[in-house]
Amino acid sequence: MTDTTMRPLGLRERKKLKAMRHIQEVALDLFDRDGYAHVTIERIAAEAEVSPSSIYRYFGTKEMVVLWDEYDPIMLKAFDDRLAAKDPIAALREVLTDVVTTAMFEQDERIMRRRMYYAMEEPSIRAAMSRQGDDMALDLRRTIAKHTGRDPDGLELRVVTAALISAFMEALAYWHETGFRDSLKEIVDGALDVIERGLRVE
Amino acid sequence: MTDTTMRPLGLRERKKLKAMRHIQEVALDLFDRDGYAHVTIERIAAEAEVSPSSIYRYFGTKEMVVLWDEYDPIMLKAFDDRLAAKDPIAALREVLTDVVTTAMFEQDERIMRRRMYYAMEEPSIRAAMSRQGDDMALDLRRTIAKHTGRDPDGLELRVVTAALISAFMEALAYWHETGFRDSLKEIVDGALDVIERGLRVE
DNA sequence: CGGTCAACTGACAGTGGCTCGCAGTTCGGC
DNA sequence: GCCGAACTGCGAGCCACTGTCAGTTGACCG
Repeated sequence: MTDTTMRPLGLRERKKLKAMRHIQEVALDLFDRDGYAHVTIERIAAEAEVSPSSIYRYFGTKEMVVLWDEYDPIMLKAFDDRLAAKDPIAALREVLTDVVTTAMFEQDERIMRRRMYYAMEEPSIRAAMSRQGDDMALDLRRTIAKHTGRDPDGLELRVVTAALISAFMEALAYWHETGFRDSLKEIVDGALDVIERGLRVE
Repeated sequence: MTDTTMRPLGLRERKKLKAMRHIQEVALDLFDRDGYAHVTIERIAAEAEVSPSSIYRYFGTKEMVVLWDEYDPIMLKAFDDRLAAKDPIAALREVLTDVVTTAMFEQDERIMRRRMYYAMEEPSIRAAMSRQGDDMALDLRRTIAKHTGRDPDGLELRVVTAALISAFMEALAYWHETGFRDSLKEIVDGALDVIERGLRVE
């Protein structure tokens, strides 16, 4: 489990965060210019004036340079907070709509959309995102289990959690595919409706 | 789209299939002995008495050496056939339970389980499987759209399809995690029940 | 405020997955 | 049998990623 405490953030951590944001933006510029596959980590490092080693230490993999953001732990905490008062689905709906659509965009929506492009179009990045989704699903299951006393590894909770997350992913994909026409909040709400009410395809 | 015709299979294709099965089995042996990460393609090639180039030509990536099998096109065709008479969910349930649990095991269940182990425990392989799932979801959506006249890229069909596939994946994960104790058919049936009836976690 | 230690950074060498082009071989149809 | 197409092995090369080590910098404590 990663550290989720909210202490004021020392100079070291602030520098690191600033560097990561800078590297990500530089990388996106290069990707837009030359295509994801044609840009090497070495080149990103040179352009961002850090060493390649640092990029790997910060992000771990090339895909995570695109996928990384600061919201996952925030979302999980927001979910945990709401679970005390609400049932899991209502809580997750709130987090996914309200929290995500506000927190995610308060910084820079344009960067968000550019990242989304690669997350959808570049197969290796999409795969990495699925993996992130798996991790998130595990955290979610554990959190729900903690609050309701259910078995975190039981079949039912597994299926429910996976369905909710994949619905969210499909909402993102749909949002991107339709050129960000509708508001993400409405799409996510619609997607959650579909699975919540059960499947009817007649 | 790949070729799904069922013509008798020439000598060339039979040789290739036999080689692929052989390489996969040799690779699984080496993985079991030394661990997935510690076995190089070069070593698999030497052990299986083919060139590394051939392995890449056959499987494309190292992960696909584990994931590859001959059933995906069969499943899709079985699904397409059933869709004429049944509604999509019933058809998919039949394919996933009957067809999969019989066709998948008629060849060699032990190999199936060994592959499952790596598909679940090795993160890179799990990621590749998610990607396969995405492809399958696209095919499924197109097939359903063809039979029902729905929009293959609409939000609702996207969510339904993704939920069904992720339920199947979770069933596989659960099956593996519980040591293959229960029959896969029953688990898959149970997982499909959960999403079909809609989500209730109270 | 100065010293100490832990954490971070950059440089470097190495591994191996994967690609590409080429020359030789083998199967399939006429 | 014979021709063209598909397949195979070989070799060179790219680059994502890892581990190590020496040097530096922020954090903490007296």
